[in-house]
Amino acid sequence: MKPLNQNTEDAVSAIYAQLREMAASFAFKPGERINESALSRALGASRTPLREALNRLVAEGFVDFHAGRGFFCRALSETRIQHLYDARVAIECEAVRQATQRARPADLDAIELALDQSHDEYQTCTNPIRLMELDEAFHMQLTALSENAELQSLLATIYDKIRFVRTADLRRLQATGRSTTHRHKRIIAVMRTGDGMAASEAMRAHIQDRAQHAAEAVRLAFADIYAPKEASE
Amino acid sequence: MKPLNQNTEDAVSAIYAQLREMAASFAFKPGERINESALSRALGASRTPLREALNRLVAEGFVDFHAGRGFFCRALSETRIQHLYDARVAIECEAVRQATQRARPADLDAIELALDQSHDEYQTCTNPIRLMELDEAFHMQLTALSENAELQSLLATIYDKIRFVRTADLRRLQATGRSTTHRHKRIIAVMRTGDGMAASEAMRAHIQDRAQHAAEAVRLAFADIYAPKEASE
DNA sequence: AGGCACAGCTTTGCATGCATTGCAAGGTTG
DNA sequence: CAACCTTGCAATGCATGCAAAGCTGTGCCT
Repeated sequence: MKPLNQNTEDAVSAIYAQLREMAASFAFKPGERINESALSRALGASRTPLREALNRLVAEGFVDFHAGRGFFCRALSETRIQHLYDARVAIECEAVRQATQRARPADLDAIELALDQSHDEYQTCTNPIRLMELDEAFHMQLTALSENAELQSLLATIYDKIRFVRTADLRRLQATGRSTTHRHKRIIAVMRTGDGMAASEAMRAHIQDRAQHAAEAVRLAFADIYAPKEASE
Repeated sequence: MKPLNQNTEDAVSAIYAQLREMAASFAFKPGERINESALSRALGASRTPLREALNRLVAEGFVDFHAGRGFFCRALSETRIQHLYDARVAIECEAVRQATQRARPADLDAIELALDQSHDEYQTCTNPIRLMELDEAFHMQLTALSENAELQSLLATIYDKIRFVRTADLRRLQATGRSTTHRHKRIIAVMRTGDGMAASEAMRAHIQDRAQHAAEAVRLAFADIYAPKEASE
């Protein structure tokens, strides 16, 4: 059995990956119309594969599509951010509950080791993007222990949507000299007791704590960088 | 002010809606390759809008795309069904928790009334599709009380994916002469106490009870209707 | 007999083009 | 002067066509 040409990525998938990264890093202004011709030129492809990729983003909620008018970057209202954080709570709490039942001590050791190893970098890191990657890695690793591909992919999509917000939040958190490492270690500790419910509640408290701050961070960040016309939707 | 042409649905959205319905009702055999030319002819459109719609389904996980080989109906392994049910638990439990806090008594009255009104139809209905619609309506109404659009859309996608399985399950449930109405009413009753945690646990128990039976139902249904080549993925 | 290679046919991948529609600027009228 | 209509441009919507890649069936070789 040959590996086929899995390596020869097709244009649509390549464009999709680029667009998703652009969307996650807010290369498009919220509410802004996306010009297909210009974007296809910028990406070195034609409009057909670009539109196919954009339709994937529509299904994922990164982009809105209005018949006859085209594609628009989806605005992130404060309400929607709250909804996304609640969805995140739903998925991560269930994932950690499952993970508590499934995970072997060695799995938890591995995650805790990763936390310890990144702790120094966490303290000294000045790049908020990297900060966010470290934080996100913990949550994704933990969710992976649930061994549920659906939960993992749902969570990955949510993280892509709130990444901008979380970056702003973590930047402010670090500015206060604190880190999330010890909070993460506490969650692992609860998981070791084998009480899935308690672990789930610990995760809930952790995320909702950040949601509070994120709501404030986004207000500042939005004012700073963009002027999102409060989408009437 | 004209209504614009919001009513004039564009071809891509129309095709997408049809495809999603076809996918939910398993008009494509699991693992089967989707022939673009034939399908576009059948739908009365050309391949371009069809491919755009298919790319939305790719993002939602209904369809797999392999570069150079085309689109394939995604197979539903037993493992994946379990994962989807767990994802459903995650979302519905959080939604019911939020709903318990938000919902006014009148909201719960409305849902309970709908349950009572459909109870007779539930008992006498012989169409499993209709049976499933009634059951699904309750869960979606309840989730809507969370007032979280993200949770609602995630749940709708999951329901579309497991609809076939649930239809088989509910058919068998009804054959035993029982219904889910009283289970649903019990969940509402717990919500009235205002204890979100308890309501969440009641919902969890309800779904996981059905998940047990669904796993068995799918084994039978798969054997009956399709011969899904256990996708090596 | 089994497997490999090649040829042809089918299907996908994507660029292009044209019709249609939205959008905006300028002109006209009350 | 403001509101409405008109007209031109630009961008979308989608069908089509061609090149490239996959699939299949046949015949040859081992």
